[in-house]
Amino acid sequence: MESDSHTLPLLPISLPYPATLYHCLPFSSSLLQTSSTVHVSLPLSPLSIPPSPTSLCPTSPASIHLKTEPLSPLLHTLSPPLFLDGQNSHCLNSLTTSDEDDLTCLNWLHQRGNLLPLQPLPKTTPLPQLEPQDPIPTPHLPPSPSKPPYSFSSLIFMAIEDSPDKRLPVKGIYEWIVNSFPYYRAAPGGWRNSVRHNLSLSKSFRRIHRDKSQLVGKGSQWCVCPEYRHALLEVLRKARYYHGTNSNLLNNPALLEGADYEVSMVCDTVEISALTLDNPPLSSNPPCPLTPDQVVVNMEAMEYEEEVGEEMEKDPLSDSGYIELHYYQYHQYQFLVLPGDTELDLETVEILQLDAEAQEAAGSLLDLAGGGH
DNA sequence: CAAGGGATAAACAAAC
DNA sequence: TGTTTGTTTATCCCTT
Repeated sequence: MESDSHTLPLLPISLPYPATLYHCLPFSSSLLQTSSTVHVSLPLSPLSIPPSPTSLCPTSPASIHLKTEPLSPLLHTLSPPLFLDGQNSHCLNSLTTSDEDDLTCLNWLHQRGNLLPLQPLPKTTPLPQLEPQDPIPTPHLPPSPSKPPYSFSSLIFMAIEDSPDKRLPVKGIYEWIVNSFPYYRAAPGGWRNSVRHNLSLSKSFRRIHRDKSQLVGKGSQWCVCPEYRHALLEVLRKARYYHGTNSNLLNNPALLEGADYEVSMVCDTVEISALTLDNPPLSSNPPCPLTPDQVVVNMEAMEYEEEVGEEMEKDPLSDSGYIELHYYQYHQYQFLVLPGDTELDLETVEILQLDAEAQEAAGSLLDLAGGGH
């Protein structure tokens, strides 16, 4: 999960949103779908399918197709075929399943290192509607990143959920947090203790004993207990609501479908929160993809049944080809964060189901695409 | 005001 | 032996 120093492009646009996103959530789109995010799909032709997730990095000639609904009549006309680099053309409607799988692989998010902090654009493009006499905002990194508004449980949850196997060792959790929230890079080491404390104490997380033959390094891996995934999602959702998402943009019920996604393992009987009871998940729990020698360790010393071998169910949102765009506010300006560089073909952007303010913002985007590129 | 949750610190043991 | 990991306890603060 090392950074390859890709710089996330931030397009400075004047969004009328009052919302402030402290940090761009680094985990994959499957977790949340909230009002302050715009979901995009990256339909790529087979020719353009990157050989590795890294190729979905900002330099990829991927087309961006904002995928919300319903489509605004005004913007509906702005979906020309994509010819981005003069060589690879991309058809919006030629997705295959494998394409979607590739496109939903957001591992490049982990490799950009500097994606998450509220960092300035390496190159910023002022909005056309900015007053000429107005000084172009040159946002700069605050002296020190603010503490993320997420509890340690949420951080751990995000880290684990963002891992390919939905499990991480403690060290991996540390790394994810540090890479995702630079606040912890400079923070005193006590937070690591808190992470371990949370892992041990919280019923939401479970330790997986590794196969003896696979023991490399210290410690075990940790996963999210499916019974508590809904509750964790809910907490995360609330955190995002209270800390910067207040629009009614994408209140997509698909999120709940995503919340039904259970990962990694079958847990034994545990206390089920009210939130979980609202979404009883266990009857169709996919088995844990543990190896036969791996043992699920119950923190309460209960014995767990090993469920091995079947393919892990995929997150329906992951399969949808959605990824998230985020915006945040810095001073009086807000910035849209795109998973591509500023050379992204914004002409292909379709903004759907946005409220009036969002459509205004979308118009700014399109103006920007038309005027600045 | 009390209860609960979360953050933090610390001590300790076990594993590496 | 030092570091990392995992567990437990305690305390404080904030929110409800």
